[in-house]
Amino acid sequence: MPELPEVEVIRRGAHRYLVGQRIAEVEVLHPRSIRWHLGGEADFRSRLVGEEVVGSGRRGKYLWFDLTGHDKLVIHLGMSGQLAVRDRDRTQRDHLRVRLGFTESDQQLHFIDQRTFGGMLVSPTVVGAATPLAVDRVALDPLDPLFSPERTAARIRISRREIKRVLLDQKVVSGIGNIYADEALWRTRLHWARRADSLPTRRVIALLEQAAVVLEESIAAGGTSFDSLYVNFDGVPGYFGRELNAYGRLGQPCYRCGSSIRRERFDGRSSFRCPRCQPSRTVKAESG
DNA sequence: CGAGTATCCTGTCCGC
DNA sequence: TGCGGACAGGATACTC
Repeated sequence: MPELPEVEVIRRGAHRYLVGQRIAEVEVLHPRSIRWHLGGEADFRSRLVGEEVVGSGRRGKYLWFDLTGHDKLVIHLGMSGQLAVRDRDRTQRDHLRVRLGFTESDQQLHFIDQRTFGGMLVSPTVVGAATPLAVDRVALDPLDPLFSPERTAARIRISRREIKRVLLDQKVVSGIGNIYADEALWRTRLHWARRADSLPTRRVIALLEQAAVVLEESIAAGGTSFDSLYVNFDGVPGYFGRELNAYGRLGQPCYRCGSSIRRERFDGRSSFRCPRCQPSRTVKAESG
């Protein structure tokens, strides 16, 4: 579910609450939610208890909280993960999977995850490195200060795969999921099935630049919420859904040309595009 | 390396 | 009202 903007909105909210808190207790209510923590539940707990949260970070769809030592608490929200601060004596358990209590607070951090595709782990960090080891194989995302559209475009253009598949490959560029892939493709008038190696460099760079723009605009709007599975840290939905041009707009007019937006099956999921603006082959010589 | 497929889960919605 | 199937923001692990 959550892509980069939703993860970033949640990180910012959680950062405000968590920094300065010292972890006093950790309860894992569903073992699957820490399956990526190879040391198991006891190790997960012991690495967290006593640690103070001193900062936070994010790469792509992974977020983490910096701890006093060399470890970081890494979280991936999967399709349905949420973070929230709730009273420790709350009785309603809905899909509560993990909760953290703090030394000087009656509130707890709750990791809620209906489908349990997400998870948490404690990951060591190499001294001097900005990111925990657990995410070191994740590519830079388009909003990272070190991200280079030129370098990533060069990497993309050696692939024979469809452009959307490459855009969704977190080892090539991270943070982009199904929604924002469709949005970036719409903005650059590209068909999702275009082979990456058939695209001129400038079009791939434009695609990455538009991806960065749409991600930033979505963050500013609080992310995209289709249902209650995505809300920000304070339980408030994002309203970027109103600004989507392609995703979810089956049968509705393209805002650029009026054609009816299509939905197509690709890689087991839905892709939305404008049949006129995003044809399978370039119709005529493009201007510019 | 990459294409294709299956899998992990729970819930909602739609058609019959 | 019930039931089966499709579908949902993601990632990984297989086979070939």
